[in-house]
Amino acid sequence: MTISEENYIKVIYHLSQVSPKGVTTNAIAGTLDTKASSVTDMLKKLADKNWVSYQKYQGVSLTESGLLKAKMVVRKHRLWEVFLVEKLGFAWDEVHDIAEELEHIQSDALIGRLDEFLGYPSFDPHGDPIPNAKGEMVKEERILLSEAQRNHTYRFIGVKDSSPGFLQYLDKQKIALGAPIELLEIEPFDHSICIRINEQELVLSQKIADNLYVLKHV
Amino acid sequence: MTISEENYIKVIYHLSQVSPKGVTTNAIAGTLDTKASSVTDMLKKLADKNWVSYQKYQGVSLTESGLLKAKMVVRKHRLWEVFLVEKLGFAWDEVHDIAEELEHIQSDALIGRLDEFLGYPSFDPHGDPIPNAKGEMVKEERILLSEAQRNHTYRFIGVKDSSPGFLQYLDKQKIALGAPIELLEIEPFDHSICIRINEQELVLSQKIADNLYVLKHV
DNA sequence: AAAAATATTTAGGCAAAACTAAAAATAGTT
DNA sequence: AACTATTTTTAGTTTTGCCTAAATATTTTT
Ligand SMILES: [Mn+2]
Ligand SMILES: [Mn+2]
Ligand SMILES: [Mn+2]
Ligand SMILES: [Mn+2]
Repeated sequence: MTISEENYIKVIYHLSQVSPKGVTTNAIAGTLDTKASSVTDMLKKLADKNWVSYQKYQGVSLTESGLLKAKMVVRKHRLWEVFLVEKLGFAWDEVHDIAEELEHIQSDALIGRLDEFLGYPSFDPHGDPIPNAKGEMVKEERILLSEAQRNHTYRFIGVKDSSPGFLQYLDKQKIALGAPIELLEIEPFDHSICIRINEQELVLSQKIADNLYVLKHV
Repeated sequence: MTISEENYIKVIYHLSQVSPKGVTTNAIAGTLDTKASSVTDMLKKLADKNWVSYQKYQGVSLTESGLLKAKMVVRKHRLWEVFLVEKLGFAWDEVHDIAEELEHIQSDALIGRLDEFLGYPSFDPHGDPIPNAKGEMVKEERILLSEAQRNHTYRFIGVKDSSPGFLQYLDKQKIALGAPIELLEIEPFDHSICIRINEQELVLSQKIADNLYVLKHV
């Protein structure tokens, strides 16, 4: 499997989480920053190798074996992110691009030993679950903070947007993974919310609340 | 710099250690397991980018900037090897191929932090020196055990051949990096030698002695 | 239902990095 | 010095992954 094929398979996996019926050519092109015609070329190759099922004009979805391949790339990506943060001391907003390269190193022995070295982590530094060697991963009951209810308390467990800009905003506001968040008020006019976190009150815009995952219950 | 360019530059660096006047096309092709015509193609590209000085039929040598590039690839290769052995518990004969891939990850921040994490090692698991960020490295006064003198004691500090087969042979004979070796006898007929190591006497063929580096003095 | 807008595919090409086969240069030998 | 053997380069292809421009299919709007 080439690096390019791995990148395509991974993107199709991520996009199919949002739209399970079929991933469109343009969506892939947008995510990978390539042209739609290049995507069409690659989809044919991936279909030939039986990693996706593809019908002209109808989008693609991963096959059984394609899904496992995708999960293995995601596994490698997230394990390397844990390594970079936990062992090398990188901040959570610095690791994505490096992991984007490291995820393509081909060695099952390496990733197995890395997993062991890190203590078999279940989540990466952004709260995303790490598949095990079989592709299995923890599934949490999570909702967006923008969908939460007034006067309930939640736990902040993940980000939808993991761009450096957003992560740095969270650092600045001292909103860290695992923190309890009490939803005090929802402003009807602009859907901004008022929360209590770290014993302090904070106002978040809808855009922010829309990118924070919290545990559904308690 | 592409992965292929990095591999070529690194091979030219290694070969020029042995033949400093100029590295031949065939030598490069042999090491990289490609055809001489492919090498000629690449040498033109490398010359265009000013990493080698190349004249038709006269072989190549690295320029100042090519030499630094080569040392940075070697630095990454050897640091990753230390990581694989010291942190992940790989044996010294298992790490070369993985490091061959890891050496191409592009991030100065990563390699700087990895170096720090490993405690700024000076040597890799095979006894080869690790260049620092400026390209400087320790130069030891070493000779081959086959060139050593009778009734002198040396310290085993490196291997010339670092193929898995040879490393596994050394493991089997319990010949480990850092061990003192006393040269007891040299057999004139076949140049085999008798040594004392780990309080035991051992006979080594010339081929073995020809691939072991020892400290020149004491 | 037809027209317009959007999405996708096809056709034709390009650059990188490899290859084979043939030509040219260099080195070794009589 | 001339011939031979070896090394190196050139010329012409192939594959992968990308591109632009044009054609075709699908979706949305009127
Ligand atoms: Mn990637
Ligand atoms: Mn992540
Ligand atoms: Mn390499
Ligand atoms: Mn080494």
